[in-house]
Amino acid sequence: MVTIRDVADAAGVSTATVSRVFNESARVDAATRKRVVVAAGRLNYWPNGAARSLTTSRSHAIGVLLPDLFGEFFSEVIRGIDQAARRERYQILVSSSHADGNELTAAVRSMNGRIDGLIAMALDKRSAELIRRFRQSFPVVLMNTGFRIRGTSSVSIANFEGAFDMGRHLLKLGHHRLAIVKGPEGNTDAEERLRGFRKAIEDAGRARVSLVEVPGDFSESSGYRAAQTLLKARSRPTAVFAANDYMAVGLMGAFRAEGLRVPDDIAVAGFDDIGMAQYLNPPLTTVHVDAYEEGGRAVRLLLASFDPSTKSSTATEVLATHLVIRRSCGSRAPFEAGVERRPGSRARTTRKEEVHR
Amino acid sequence: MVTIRDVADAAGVSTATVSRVFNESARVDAATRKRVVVAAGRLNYWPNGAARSLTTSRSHAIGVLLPDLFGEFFSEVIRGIDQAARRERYQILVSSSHADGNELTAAVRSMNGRIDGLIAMALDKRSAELIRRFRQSFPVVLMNTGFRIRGTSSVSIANFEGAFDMGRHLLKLGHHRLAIVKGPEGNTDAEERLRGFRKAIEDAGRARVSLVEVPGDFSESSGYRAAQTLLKARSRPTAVFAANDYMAVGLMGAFRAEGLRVPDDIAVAGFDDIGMAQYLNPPLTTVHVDAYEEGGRAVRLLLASFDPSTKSSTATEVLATHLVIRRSCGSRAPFEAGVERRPGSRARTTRKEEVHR
DNA sequence: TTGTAAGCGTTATCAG
DNA sequence: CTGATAACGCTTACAA
Repeated sequence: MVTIRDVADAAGVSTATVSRVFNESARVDAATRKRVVVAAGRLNYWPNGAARSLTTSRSHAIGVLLPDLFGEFFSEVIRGIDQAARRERYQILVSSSHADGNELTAAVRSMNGRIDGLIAMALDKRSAELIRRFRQSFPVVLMNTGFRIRGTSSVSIANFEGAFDMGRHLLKLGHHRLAIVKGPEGNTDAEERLRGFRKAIEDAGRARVSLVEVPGDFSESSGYRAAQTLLKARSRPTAVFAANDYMAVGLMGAFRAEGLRVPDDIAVAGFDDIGMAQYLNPPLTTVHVDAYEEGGRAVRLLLASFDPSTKSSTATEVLATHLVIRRSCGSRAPFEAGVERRPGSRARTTRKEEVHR
Repeated sequence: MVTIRDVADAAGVSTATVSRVFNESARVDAATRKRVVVAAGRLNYWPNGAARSLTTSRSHAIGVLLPDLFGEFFSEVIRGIDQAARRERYQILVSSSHADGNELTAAVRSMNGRIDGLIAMALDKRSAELIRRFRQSFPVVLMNTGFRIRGTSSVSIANFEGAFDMGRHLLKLGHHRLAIVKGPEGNTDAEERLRGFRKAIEDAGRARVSLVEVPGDFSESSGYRAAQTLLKARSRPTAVFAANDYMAVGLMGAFRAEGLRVPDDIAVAGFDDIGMAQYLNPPLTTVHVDAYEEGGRAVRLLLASFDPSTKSSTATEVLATHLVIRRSCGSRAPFEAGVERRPGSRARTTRKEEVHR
């Protein structure tokens, strides 16, 4: 391994000077700098990150705690995180799938000293206490968690509003017998979507509308199974809202396999608006979520919390969602792909800032 | 920040002893250990990773260089990498989207000292020289790169064979006018799939079969556009092979929008077998690839290269692919979802091991 | 503008 | 079984 010492020797300067050249931290004579740069280039030297973070106590890396789930939504979030982080020259250390609190603790602990802050995603309430503890070691930003922590920023999605809008939409289309395929237990996005959908129905007056709730876990196959369950019931719903697009695809696959036509025989709606949604057959009516943007925001909030001048300010951002009406629910939406987006009526991106002390 | 010193003082022992307790590196008296554990617990101490890797010159982390592309395939690969790494208590430092060689170099350099090895994915040939240079700093495993580097393990997919099988399948179904939607320029997977498909057609005797090649970039929308291009041509193909499933979805969306039925009016096939493929309408005939498994293999190869006893051995693994015949090409495949998989005829997972010296 | 040297939090060697 | 102490590679006062 070639160290700063080697470069210093080769260039005939002290290690301090080499360091200054690489950090542009102080003026260095042009000629000296040149010697250093040349020597470093020849030796193929680059500063050791671990040593650097030990002295500066800054790692220029952020940790990302992902949920067990995967698929396009999370892949988009990571992309957003990665891009935003790279722009500020930060690296990202990711860790996913934590079976329980112990694994989660282990994962975060092992990041100790390697990250300047943490983005924690889609944790359930039981993890709140753990996160609160981590917070003493470094700043944290919460993403899609149901809980908030005082002094900690968070980003999330207007799940409730999006699902509410979808409920209203389906009701407006004249559906009375509705069903929802729920997401995984303990998942906040899933719970909020359920709440929002229920609310739309309650508001419509329960007597006139029925709602069947079927379990799901955000996977296509769980959507497929949910459809089978629904078809077994004596009175089949006329519209099914899946708590995410993957399950909606599973639903549509199952209905088609049973010879039902979507939307003529049964309407299907999803949530997330994954890239494929507009190309499905039929194109999927869903709730648009900007996952990429959400990832970027999480990074920006985290970086802001590193900055001493804004350190004590905390923000709670809720990203707007909006209905995207396509053909899977049978409304007369435009036929062409790629032109159907329209702003939703209620959900607005929201930012609440609090300054402590 | 609480350090090993604090714990040592609190427990009335030396830092060496605390270190021994945390590393289980040497026998420590049960009572002493207890004192240390209690003190550490009370202070909420955990070793600093940077300091640790500085002394041990091991970071217990692996770097992952991702391509600009995204979507389910890569998200699956990462999942596979993450799981395998976590099993061995390794962390992963990811970096994606490198516009050019300079960005790539910068990304890898900044990992210096923070990773024990690197998984480099889907790089084009121009990056081969860069990687060769990195190799002097730490072991590298190549994933889905066209090139090989002596002394470096690699994992890839039987793209050629998969596409060849698909070509044969379409020909066997009686198609004479074929089209392929290609993947991004410089992408090896895309190039191999093109080669394999061409080969199947050449083998069939060029005179009888025509092949139109349309550009694409692995995105749904590029598939959509490709379909529009194809439909403008005077003699429309009877079957279109998309170099990945996302583009196949775009194709199907476009054909349906134009009032064509798949597969009755035109057959569509894909590559990758993403989770959704079997639930699409119609279910997509495609080539199955185990992305998750590929990620895991890359990790295992990398970890093997850390082990001094196997250090000098190098493996080249090619993961088998196999045709998954569903309904988008009109063959009489089973109607039910989830039961259609069958092993391909040619592609076999392959492992070539070389021991140097 | 440059060099000296202390120190960042660990681990590992060597005595005891 | 335990403790001193010298690294590890770098940054950063402080001096020159």
